[in-house]
Amino acid sequence: MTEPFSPFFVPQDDLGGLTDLALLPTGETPQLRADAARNRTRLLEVAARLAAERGIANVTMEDIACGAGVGKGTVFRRFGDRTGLLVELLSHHEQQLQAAFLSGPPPLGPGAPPTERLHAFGSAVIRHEHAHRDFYLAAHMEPGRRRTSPAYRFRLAHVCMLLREARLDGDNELVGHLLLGYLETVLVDHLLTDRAMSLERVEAGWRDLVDRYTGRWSRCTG
Amino acid sequence: MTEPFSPFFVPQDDLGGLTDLALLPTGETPQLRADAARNRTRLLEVAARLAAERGIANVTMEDIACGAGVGKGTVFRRFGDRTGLLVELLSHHEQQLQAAFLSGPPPLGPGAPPTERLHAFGSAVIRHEHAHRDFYLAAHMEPGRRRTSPAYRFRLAHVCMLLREARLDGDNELVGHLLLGYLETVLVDHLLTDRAMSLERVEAGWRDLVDRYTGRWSRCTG
DNA sequence: ACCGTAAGCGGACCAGGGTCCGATTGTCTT
DNA sequence: AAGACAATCGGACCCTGGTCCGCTTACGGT
Repeated sequence: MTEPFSPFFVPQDDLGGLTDLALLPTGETPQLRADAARNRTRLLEVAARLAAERGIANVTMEDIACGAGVGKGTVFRRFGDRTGLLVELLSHHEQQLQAAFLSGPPPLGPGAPPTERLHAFGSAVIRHEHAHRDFYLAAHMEPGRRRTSPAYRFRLAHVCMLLREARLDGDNELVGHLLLGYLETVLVDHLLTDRAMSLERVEAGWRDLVDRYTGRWSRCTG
Repeated sequence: MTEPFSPFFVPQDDLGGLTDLALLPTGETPQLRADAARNRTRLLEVAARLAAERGIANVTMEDIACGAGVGKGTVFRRFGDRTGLLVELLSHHEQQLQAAFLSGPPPLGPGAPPTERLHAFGSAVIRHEHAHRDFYLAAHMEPGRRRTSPAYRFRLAHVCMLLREARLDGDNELVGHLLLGYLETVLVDHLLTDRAMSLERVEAGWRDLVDRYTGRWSRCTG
């Protein structure tokens, strides 16, 4: 983690049709003062270290402030609240995912047919979130904000784009939300952990879902 | 609300295949002492009243304890935590829903073909949760517990039963979770409120989803 | 009626997230 | 270099959910 803490990549165009989705915060990082920038970095470094040591659930905001040698007010000024801090901690990983979708090799990146890309998207998200599941679970505490976060919007725009490529008609925004709902960290974790399902089974469910929405199926009886 | 606070109805059999689902708390209500029962009722009444007056989000646990003339410890002893109290507050409404599915008139209740019942199920849940959405949103604060609550399990078992009636094969438990994911209060509320979709549109999405999973479609190309 | 016991009670106490505001410090202008 | 100004800092403070434990009380048995 040499330079892990840059802001999210967010799509600048609306990726087609979903115009409202484009009100994403543009560049962010509106010129922090030197000391503020230094503190920001220190705080994230300390947070990452403490999380690695004892698990993010056992790290309080005060721990982080204290470890970085600043006051608690500074932490909340910078990140808004705990969720905001966690989201920024995850941004590094999110960017890796986003890069893979945008410009990585097929079938995840461009070049493969859209259905293949959707299949790969699901597997990638499931595995990615499972690998960092304590972070994602901690960051999802407030369910209301999930769907307005840049990361969610990015995924939605991406899925909707692939859906548009793969099928002729249909309510793509609705279907996009539905698909992302299947990939929700809490759901996948529940299936894998509490219900003891295998990763393969959950991934098979995803492929089946994608197939049912991407024109490989047709109506046969009324 | 004369006698609103009885425990959830929970299915006693596993409704087929989902054996683990049957570890539902059986009868509950294990003989409270007279004073405890009285306090329990008073607490729920006070909570309901205060929630009606100022919205559940503006009612603290101490308000409730105080309004019922008991100590805070009593509240937590009885309900475990805030979520537990909210769940019991919702149990009255949940029971109405459950009764409608189990024994109400078709197409929601028995008698209609399973696909019709699934269609009706979605509309009923969407409208029901939307009508009480502040409660459901408040109760869903802790996303990890959602899927282990009796109410969720009941809905899952019901949906799985209808799926088994409607289709020959497939991973019904997975599909059940997927379907319920679409009905999630936070998602529906986001679509209706933040994304300004119409109820009809969200319901149409549900019917489409159900149709794609209940054998009215078949694979046409590999 | 009496008693032993387990259940219930209550309010002091704690922790951790989030707010506030006077003091401080970087930065820009002249 | 000095001054003005806004951004930042920090830690005391508040709120609320949740815990603890010594005291009280209902209730079944005799």
